[in-house]
Amino acid sequence: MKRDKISNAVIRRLPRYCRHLAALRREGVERISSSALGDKMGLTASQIRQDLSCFGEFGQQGYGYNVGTLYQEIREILHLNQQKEGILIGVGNLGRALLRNFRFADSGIHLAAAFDVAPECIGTEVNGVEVLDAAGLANYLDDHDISVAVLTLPARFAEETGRLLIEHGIRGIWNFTSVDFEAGEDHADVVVESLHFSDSLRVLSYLIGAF
Amino acid sequence: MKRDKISNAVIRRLPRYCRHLAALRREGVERISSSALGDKMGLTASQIRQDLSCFGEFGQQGYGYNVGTLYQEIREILHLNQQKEGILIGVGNLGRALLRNFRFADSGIHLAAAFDVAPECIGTEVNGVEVLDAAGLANYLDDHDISVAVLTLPARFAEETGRLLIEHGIRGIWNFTSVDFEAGEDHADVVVESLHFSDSLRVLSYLIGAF
DNA sequence: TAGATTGTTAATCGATTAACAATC
DNA sequence: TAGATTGTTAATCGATTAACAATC
Repeated sequence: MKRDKISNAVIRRLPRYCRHLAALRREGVERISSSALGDKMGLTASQIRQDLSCFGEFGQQGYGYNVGTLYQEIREILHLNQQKEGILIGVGNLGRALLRNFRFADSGIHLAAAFDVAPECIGTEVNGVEVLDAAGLANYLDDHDISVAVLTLPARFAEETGRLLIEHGIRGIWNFTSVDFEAGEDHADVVVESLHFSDSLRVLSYLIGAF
Repeated sequence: MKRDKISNAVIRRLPRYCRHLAALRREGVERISSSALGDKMGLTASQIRQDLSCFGEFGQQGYGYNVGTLYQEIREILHLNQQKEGILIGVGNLGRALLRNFRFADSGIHLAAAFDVAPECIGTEVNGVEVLDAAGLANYLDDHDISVAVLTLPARFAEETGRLLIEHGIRGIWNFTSVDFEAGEDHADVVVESLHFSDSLRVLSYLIGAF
C-alpha cells in the first residue's frame, strides 16, 4: 500500500470499478481475477492490478479478488459510505430532473436543501427536498455544514455563485454550467467537478467524423 | 499539418479551445498568443502549439493567432458547422430538460424528433420537437437519415435500445444512462459518448477527501 | 503438489514540456 | 531592423504493459 499521489487517470477509473463490481455482485459472482475483470471492462489485467495496488493489497494469489470485499474497499476509497451534506442551486429543468431521479445517496450525498430565485418555486418541495430563497444562501451556508453544492443554474450566475460558495466554505462543486472554474486562485482546496454537456456532444460530433 | 491519429487527450481539449475562443471573441479580443491563451486555460504555451499543429498551421510568427479565424478553424475540425440530424429517446425529466434548455444547434445537431413509451407523452411537443411512439423507432430510423441519438431513458432499457439503434445505422450515441456500452462488438464504427453522472459525483467525493 | 494469479519491478509507449531555428 | 512568437524537433515525464518471483 503506497499512498503517494494517485494519478487522475486512476481516480477516474475507480467509479467504473465500483459499477462493474456492483453488477458482478448482483449477478452472484463471488470472485474474479484481474484478467476476467479486465475483459469485462476493456482494461488489461496488468492495469487493474497496478490500479488497485495504489490503495492496498486486495487480492490473493491463485484466487483473484473477492467481489464483495473489493466492492466495499472501493466504496471506502471513494468515501461513498461517509454521508456528506449537499445543496442544489437552480431548480430549473435540469435541477428538477436531478432532484427527482438522481440517486445522490448512492454517491454518499444527502441533499439538505435546494435554492432558487423564482418566487413560485421557493417554498415548494421536490422529491422531499425543500426549495429555499437563494437570497438566503450565504446565511444558510454559515449555519449548516455543507460539503457539496450542485450547480444547475444559468451560466451567467455561475461565476458569482461559485465565489459565494467558496467564500462560505464549500468543499466541492458539482458543476453543470458551461463555466470553467479556472485555476485555484485563493481557495485552491475547493474541488470543482464539471460536466460540460456541450463539450461532450462536440467530442461526439468530432468522432463521428465528416460525411 | 499532420493527420495521423489524434490522441484522445487532444480531442477532449478541442471543445475547451472552442469555448475560450468564443469568449475572447465576444470580448472583442482580436489576436492572442499561445502563452496568453495558455494562461487563460491553464495549459502551457507549448501544449497549445503542439495541439493545434495536429490540424494545421493557424498562427503567425511574432503575431500569434487570430481569435476569429482560429475559432472558426476549430469549429470546422469539430464539424460543428455541418448539421447532423438527431433524435432524443426518453422524455423524462432529464430528456425534457435537454429538449427545453440545451442548445443542440451549437453543437451541429438538429433534433428531428423525440421518442417515449408513455401514452400521455406521445403526440405532445416539447420546445418544437414532436414526441413520437417509441414503438415506431426502428421504422423511423429506416425512413430518416439520423446520425445521433440522445439516450435519456431508464438504464434498464438502454442496452436493448442501443442495439436497435446500432442495427438501424446510427453513427453516434450520446449516452446519459449509467450503462457502459462496452467494446465495439459487431459495429465498432458506432461512437458512444457517455456522461456518467454518478461516476462524476463519485470522483468529486473522492477528491474532497475524508473529514 | 501443480496451477493459477497476485503485487511489483522493469520495459515500453505516449503525452507533455523545453528548446530553438525560422520568420512575421 | 529588433522583438515576438510560431511550428517542430528533442528531452522529459508519466502512464500503461510485460515479465516474473512469490505464494495461495
